[in-house]
Amino acid sequence: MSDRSVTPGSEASSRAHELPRTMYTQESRAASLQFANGMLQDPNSVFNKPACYNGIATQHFFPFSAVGADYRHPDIQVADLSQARHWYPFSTPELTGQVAGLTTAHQPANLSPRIAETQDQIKSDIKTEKLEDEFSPEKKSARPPPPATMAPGVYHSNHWNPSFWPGLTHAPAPAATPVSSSPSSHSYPTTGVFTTAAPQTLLVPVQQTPNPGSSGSSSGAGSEVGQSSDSEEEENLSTEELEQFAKELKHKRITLGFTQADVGLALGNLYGKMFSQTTICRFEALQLSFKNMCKLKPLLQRWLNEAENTDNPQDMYKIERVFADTRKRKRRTSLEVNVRGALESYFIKCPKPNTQDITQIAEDLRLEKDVVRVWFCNRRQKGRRLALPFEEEGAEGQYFEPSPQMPPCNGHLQTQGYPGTAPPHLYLPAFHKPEVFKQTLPPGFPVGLGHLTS
DNA sequence: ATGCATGAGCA
DNA sequence: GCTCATGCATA
Repeated sequence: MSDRSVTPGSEASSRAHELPRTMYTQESRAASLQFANGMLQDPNSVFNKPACYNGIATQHFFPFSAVGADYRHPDIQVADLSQARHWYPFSTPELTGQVAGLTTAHQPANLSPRIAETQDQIKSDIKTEKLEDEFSPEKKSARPPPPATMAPGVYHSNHWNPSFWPGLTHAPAPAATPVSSSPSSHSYPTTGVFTTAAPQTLLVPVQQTPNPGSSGSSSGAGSEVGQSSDSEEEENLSTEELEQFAKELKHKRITLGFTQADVGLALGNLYGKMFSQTTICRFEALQLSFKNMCKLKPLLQRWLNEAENTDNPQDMYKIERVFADTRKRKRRTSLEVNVRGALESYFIKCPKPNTQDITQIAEDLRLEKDVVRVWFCNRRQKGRRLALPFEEEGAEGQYFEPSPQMPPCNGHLQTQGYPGTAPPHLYLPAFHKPEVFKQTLPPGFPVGLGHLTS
């Protein structure tokens, strides 16, 4: 059971990112730091200030790079299941409380080192209560532009561009998308606390106050992200617009010296809903669903406006050190190279295995069923995401030809017979780029798919 | 930057 | 049980 998965540290690092190393390290490195108990991602990302970015490595989406590069040395496998099991559904209340209290004001040192380093401003980093209104629940509610959520219009699927994420024919979200549940889906009880109720001390240089809520400078651009009116882009976002905006965002962000994490945090400060470096990263890389892109764009647009117009960019990143909820999550499973290859193989045969299939696969690969299930879920999601909306890169075309159309799962994974259940419709949509298959089986892929292999 | 995980919402 | 949005953890 354990021999198949390895714990984090054991993975060999043999990734080949296309992105310029410099850039890559700068952001992600910092992004990996975490607080002792908070588990907050990239809290210190601020330390890294992109010195100079001339060439905004517009990272295009290369199907294989990522996936393929993901295979790591098979030999380095350290089964460490003992740890893998250690995780708790919930965090300790006390901790949460503490964390909550740990906001900017309390640890200024860690908050904006970057500025300090590069702009000698840290000293004058005045912490004011400025955004109070932004955070105090009461006020928040009263606030005109309920930022956290997107206006229904945001999701207008009508604007869905077929050319965008080709396979994503999904969710022609009804004009009036359930905003309620939409973006804020993640307000975990614990998390929410921080974003809204936490001490709102922000590093806000007095005068600046780009406070968006208060018709800040950019407000004009689009303050009411959430509210209906907010005319703005969401309405007619086209693939091109998004693509361009993403690039613009990245470019300017970097130019202004912000990390993706900064932006994510800033959004929290500005609009009440923060995002992780991951999300910002994916946005810039256009790796989110069209709908999601549309949803986030206005927020980022606003942030960008603020960031550009503000005198002191530092203001923009008054970091509200929001601590992620402290719930323990299952330790991340790190699958062996060959195991992954096997999963890919299965995926090709059947991207949507049923419970039995999953059980079977889990047995074969000696993995937990849940791990297998999640893997498939993520794999499918990835497939959708990587629909490669923005071709051009010219790199993909050659990789794969007509994706090996997948035969119905039934025939393949089934070991003792399918329950006659509706044959899972082929998953891989036409849009699915070779990416999926290219890296299917690593070179020395040993795994014996045995019976599952037709 | 991305793999694995979580959780809300839905069918 | 899936999709979707999102993020922690890690390469």
